[in-house]
Amino acid sequence: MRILRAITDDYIQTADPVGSRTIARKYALGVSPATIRNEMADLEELGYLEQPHTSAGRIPSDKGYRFYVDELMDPEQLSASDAARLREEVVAMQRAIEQMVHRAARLLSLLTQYTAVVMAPRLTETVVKHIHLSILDEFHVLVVLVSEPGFVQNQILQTPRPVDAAELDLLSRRLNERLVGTSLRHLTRTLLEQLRQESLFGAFHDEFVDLLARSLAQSGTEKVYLDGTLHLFEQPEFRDVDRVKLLLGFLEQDDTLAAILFQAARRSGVQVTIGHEHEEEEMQECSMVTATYSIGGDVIGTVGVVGPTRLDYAKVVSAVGVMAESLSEVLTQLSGRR
Amino acid sequence: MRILRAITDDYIQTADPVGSRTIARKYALGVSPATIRNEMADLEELGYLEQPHTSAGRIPSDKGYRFYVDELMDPEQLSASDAARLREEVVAMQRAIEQMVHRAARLLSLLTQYTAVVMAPRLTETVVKHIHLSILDEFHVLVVLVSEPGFVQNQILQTPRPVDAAELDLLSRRLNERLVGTSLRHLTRTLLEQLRQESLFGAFHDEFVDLLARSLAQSGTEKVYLDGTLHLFEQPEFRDVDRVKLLLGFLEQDDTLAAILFQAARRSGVQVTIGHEHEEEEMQECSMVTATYSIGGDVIGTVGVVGPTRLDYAKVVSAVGVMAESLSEVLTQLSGRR
DNA sequence: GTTAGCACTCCCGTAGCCCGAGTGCTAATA
DNA sequence: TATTAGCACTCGGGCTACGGGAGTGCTAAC
Repeated sequence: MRILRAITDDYIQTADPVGSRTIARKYALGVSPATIRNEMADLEELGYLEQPHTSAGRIPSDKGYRFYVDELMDPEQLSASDAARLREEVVAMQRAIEQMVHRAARLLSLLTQYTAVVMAPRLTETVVKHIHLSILDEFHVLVVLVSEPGFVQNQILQTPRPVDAAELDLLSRRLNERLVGTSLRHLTRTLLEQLRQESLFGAFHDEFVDLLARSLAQSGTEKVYLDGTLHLFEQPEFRDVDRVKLLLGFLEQDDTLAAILFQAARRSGVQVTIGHEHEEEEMQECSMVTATYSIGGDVIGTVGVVGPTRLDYAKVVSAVGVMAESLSEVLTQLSGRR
Repeated sequence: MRILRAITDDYIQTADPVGSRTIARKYALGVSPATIRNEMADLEELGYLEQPHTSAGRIPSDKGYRFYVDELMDPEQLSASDAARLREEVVAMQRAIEQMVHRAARLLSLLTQYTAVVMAPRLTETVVKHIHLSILDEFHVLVVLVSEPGFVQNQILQTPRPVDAAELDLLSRRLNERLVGTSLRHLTRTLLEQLRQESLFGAFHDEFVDLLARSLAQSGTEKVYLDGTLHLFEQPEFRDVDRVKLLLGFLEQDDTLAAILFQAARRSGVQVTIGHEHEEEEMQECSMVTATYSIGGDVIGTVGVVGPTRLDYAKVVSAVGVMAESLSEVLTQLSGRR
């Protein structure tokens, strides 16, 4: 195990297949290269190591990395000062909440020197605070929706017939009266009921409320942000343009990436997915470290880091963990729930 | 001139230095390779062509491209159907105005097969329609600002002392009463005057309005979106990872890119900047095609395309032009000015 | 002014070669 | 029995040499 740890540590640092002599020299294990060679042969047979070719050094296999992550690595490599700095920066991000996810991604990629991935909050579960309806022209209404910790969504509705300003105003007031404390998901249902029960303004009202309800129901689509894609290029395993292209092309498909992050978010805590543990072929040369962030215990999004399987797991696991915690803290506090 | 045009066209298509025989065979100029060779030698002496090395074909120099763009190219290469499709898609983007710039970038990169760049609207000049102030917790106020064609900005203010809900409400109402038809820039001034003249609620009011004014004044920072960065990799001139890294790193610095786009926006119409015409070293292997979009004549942003100097200028110039026009049309219409 | 012919140049891809790092095995040692 | 030293063997990467091909520029003829 000490040898496996040494090999993994060294390979993570250098990206060169590591040989017995190197280990013997750099890591004071108290045994000779020959012994290490014997052990390495055993480790390979057990599936923890691989040899790119005969007479090259060994590199960890996915199984090797898995064991390293679960048992061997020293998980507290993020320095206290870095962690503190991260927390500070997250707290300082409060100026505009939508930008928080952007900034979180940027910060994470800066800190880890890998590509960062963030899934923006799913707003269907958050509590709606305020709805503002505003006329653009006679066939377009702007809907601005403010949900609990201060998220702002907006969209334009195309109305079937000219909008009456007074009616819209009245509708807006009624909506705001009722929505206090309900989730967006719940709101769309309430709206529909309202429509049936109190059809106050005739046909226009009906149609418009219906439109609004449908529009709001759709608005919960996941948004994903990438940052630090450049760091991919710094990895020797991505010296090949075609490989980067394949991976980046995959990561930039928002929906598939969202699906992956969504799946990773099913278990709480920091999650590590290594190489072929990914179902998607494009990701099988990569590892991903993710963690969920939440408001008062309700999971609302995911942050993560993507890199080669030769990832600095210790550092990244720590950084991602701290980031998710900090985000959760700030959001929870801002939302007033403690 | 016919020879220069043929060489440029061919090089744009194939990315291979083009020789006299190729021209003679593929383009029916009615002259033999030998004649073409003589002319090519002259064109090189005049600075329109370059030779990567003796016994390679010729490629256009920056000066050659410039002449091609200004005099030779056939500017109407975007098919009528493509142009129509682009217009349609822009019109269909009206659902959420902030996403328009994103989508515009995506659409442009899809259509041209190059990397697209979009600078989001500068909102300081647009007319403010509505301000909404909302309490998050006792020290945080959410400000949502809706400006003319339906742009929504929001930010969180950290107040120096606990916020009083009634005061905030009153302030909000007063603000909304006054802001009709004023630009954001004008609004910040009006606010400050208001502060001086009618200090109604004592110290809190003063401080808060001041904070709000300063915050709004800052909010006009440029936002830039990239899309289709992957297309860079498809260009043979960017087979080299280091080169891509350099360029992408440069493009992803929002502020410098914004500065370039800003500068390009100083002249109206479609603007072409070729290779060393750029001041920035990182861009000197690239060309950029930009155009401004506007609301009722007021320029509010820039769209553009970035690629190697071997750019399909005819197609890109046309696409960028149509895109800028379509955006302007839709935004102008939506804002009610005709 | 245009063209054919020809010698010359230079890049690029291929093949062959050497070197070095690393292994696995065997025999010796504690 | 575990560890170590020694040694033959392997294999990939980098270097060099080489030939082919595309293209040029020049000269002379039309």
